[in-house]
Amino acid sequence: MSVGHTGVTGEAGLDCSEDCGVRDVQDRLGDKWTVHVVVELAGGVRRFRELQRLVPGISQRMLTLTLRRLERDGLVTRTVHPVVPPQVEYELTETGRSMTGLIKALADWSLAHRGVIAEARRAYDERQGTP
Amino acid sequence: MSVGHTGVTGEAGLDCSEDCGVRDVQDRLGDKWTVHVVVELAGGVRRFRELQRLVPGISQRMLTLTLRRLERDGLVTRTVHPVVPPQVEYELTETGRSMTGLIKALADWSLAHRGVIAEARRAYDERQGTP
DNA sequence: CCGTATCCGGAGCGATACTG
DNA sequence: CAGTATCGCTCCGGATACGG
Repeated sequence: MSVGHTGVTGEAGLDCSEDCGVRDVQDRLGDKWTVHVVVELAGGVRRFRELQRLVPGISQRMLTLTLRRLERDGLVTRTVHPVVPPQVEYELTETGRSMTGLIKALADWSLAHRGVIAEARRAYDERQGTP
Repeated sequence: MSVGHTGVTGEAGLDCSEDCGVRDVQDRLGDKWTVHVVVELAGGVRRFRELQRLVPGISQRMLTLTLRRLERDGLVTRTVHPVVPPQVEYELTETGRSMTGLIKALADWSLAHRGVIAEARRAYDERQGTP
């Protein structure tokens, strides 16, 4: 592993039967904060503190981890300006911007079907729910 | 919770600031087996054992959990034929079939960018890797 | 301001054994 | 065949404290 417990690298044990690469994207899309952060970055260049305000509930630790993983995958650039107090800017790369299209598709589908899903879920829980 | 440790219900503590519903879809897309199972079900009606053969590496337990969650969200129907030996058939619902479009988008984007991502990752790891 | 180090609870998942 | 019940490990993510 890299350093301490700030595991950015990941090192999953894949078997890669033709879905290799898909897994990585699923991991980004599936985790708790990435989508929110990318959506905010889609609005333009953002600083660390700014992002923390824009994404309600995220801790410093998780914002750092989320940004590092995005940076590692080449979806975000991190620019450090050597001033005091420190100033760091984050921006989507070309690849990162293209991912917002995917996120849009995800959001659109979710909104379009959330009613059906919620209802199905309610019905299921009623059937199974402690009779 | 529902029964034993076969947690299907979930009961997450959300705050639901306009992304309500997206989270649910992220959870399905993000977990380890759902996408594989849905892809197989896209080919038509499948039985339990059949799915387990088609999705290499999945355990009985995880296949059950994955199917139950899909069923709960109204993405899959479960049909039990009262015969011996037992015969249970799974099939995508209309909503489930529409989700294959989303999965396709996910797969397409992943394949289109996996090269760039892999390279970015390699470069990042080389820079940061235990100097 | 922008992080990193540490501790810790809980979810996700795998392995295994047992039923109708 | 098609599940359910248990156990145990691993990793994610939250809380907190400290550093450049």
